[in-house]
Amino acid sequence: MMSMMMSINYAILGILSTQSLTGYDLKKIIQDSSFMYWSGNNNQIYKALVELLNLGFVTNEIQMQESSPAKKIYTITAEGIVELKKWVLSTPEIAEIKKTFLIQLAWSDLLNDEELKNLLLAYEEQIKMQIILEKEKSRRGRFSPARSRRELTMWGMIQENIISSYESELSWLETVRNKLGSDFQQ
Amino acid sequence: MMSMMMSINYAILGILSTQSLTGYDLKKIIQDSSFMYWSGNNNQIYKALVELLNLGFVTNEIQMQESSPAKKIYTITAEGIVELKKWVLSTPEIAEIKKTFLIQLAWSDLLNDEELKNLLLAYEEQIKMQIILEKEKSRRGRFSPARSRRELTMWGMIQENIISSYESELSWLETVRNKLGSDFQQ
DNA sequence: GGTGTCATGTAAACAGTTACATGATTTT
DNA sequence: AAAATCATGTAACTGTTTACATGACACC
Repeated sequence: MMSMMMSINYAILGILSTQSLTGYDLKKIIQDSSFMYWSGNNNQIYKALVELLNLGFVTNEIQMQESSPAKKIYTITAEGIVELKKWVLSTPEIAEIKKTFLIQLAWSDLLNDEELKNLLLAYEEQIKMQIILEKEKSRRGRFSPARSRRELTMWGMIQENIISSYESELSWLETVRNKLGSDFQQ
Repeated sequence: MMSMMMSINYAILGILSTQSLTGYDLKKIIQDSSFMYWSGNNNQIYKALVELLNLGFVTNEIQMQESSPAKKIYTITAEGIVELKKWVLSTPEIAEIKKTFLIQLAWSDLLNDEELKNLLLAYEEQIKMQIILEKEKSRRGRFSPARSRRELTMWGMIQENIISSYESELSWLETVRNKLGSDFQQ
C-alpha cells in the first residue's frame, strides 16, 4: 500500500488511540502540545481527518446538537491501530533543528564586544523565558494519557527532553562566554 | 522601509560580506553548511538574489566566459552591510525544533518492552551517525571565515553548539533507559 | 558512453500558516 | 457591547523541496 502520510496524521491517530474526539478537540490538543509541533490550524487537521477516513484508519459518528453545528466524533479503527503501530516502530528520523540565532552569530564580526555580549544576553533571556513557558505548559497540561506506568514515565521523559534541550543551550552559552572572554580586548 | 526579508536573505548577505560570489557558489556553501539549514535549492537562492538586487543590498557583475554560461558575481553594498548588521543585532528568536521521534515515543504504549528498547536503540544509532557526519563535515569544512580571532572562536562555537545538541540528546536517552528500567517487567 | 561539475534559471508540488466565514451561546 | 468558546470548513499565501531544462567540458 505504501501510505506515506505526513507525521501529523500519526499524531492524530495517536491521540485518537487514547480516546474518540472531534476535529476541534484535536486542534486544541495539538495547539497546547509542546512536542506535537504544528500550529494546530484547521486546514491541516480537517484535511488530515478526511484522508484518514478515506483510508479507513478512522470512522466518525455525527452527533446532532440543537443550536450548534453538528459534531463529528472520530474513532480509530483496528486498521488505524495497526498503521499507527507500524509507524511507531519505523526507523526514527533525526530531529529537524533550525537555530536562526546561530546564523546571527555567524556574522557577528560586524559587532563590537559590547554588542556581542548584549546579543548573547538577549538569547539567554529568550531561552529562560521559553523554559518558564514550557514548565507552565506542562503544569497546566490537560492531555496526558497514563494507560500504564510505563506510559506515564514516557510522557514525563518527553517533557524532560524539551526542557533539557533548552538547558543544554544555556550551558553552551556559558562555554561561549568563557571561550570568548580571552578574545575580548579590554 | 520595513524590509522583512526571510532569514535566508541574511544568510546570503552574510556570506557575501566575506567575499563576492556567484549564486552557484552560494548554493554549494549553503548545502554544505550545518547551521544554514536550507537545502540550498536554486529556486530559493536565485529568487533571493533578485530581491537583494532590487533592494540595493547587492550588486552583480556579469562575467562572460567562452563555452560556459555567463557568471553573475554578486557583491554586497554598503547598504547591504547596514541591513545585515541591523538584522544581526535584532532580538534572537528561539530555535524551531521538530522531533518526530518524540511523537513516536508518545504512542509507544502500543509496543512491548523489547520493541521499545529497540526503538530507543535505533534512535541512539541515528544520533551517533549524525554526530560522525557532522564532525566529518566540519573537518572538510571549506567555507569558514576567520577575519578576526573572535570570529574564528565564534565559528568553532557554532559547530560545537550543533554537536552538543546531539550529545545532550544522547545523555537524555541514558536517563530514559534508567527511569524506564524500573517499569520494565522482567 | 554515462556521470559529475559548472552555471543559470523555471515549473510543479507539498507543507504549513494566517485569515476568513458562519452562527449560536456564554463570559467579560 | 464586545470578546471568547464551540464547531465546522475554505481561501490565500508563504516557504521549501524536488525535479526539469539547457549546454559545454572533464573524468572514468
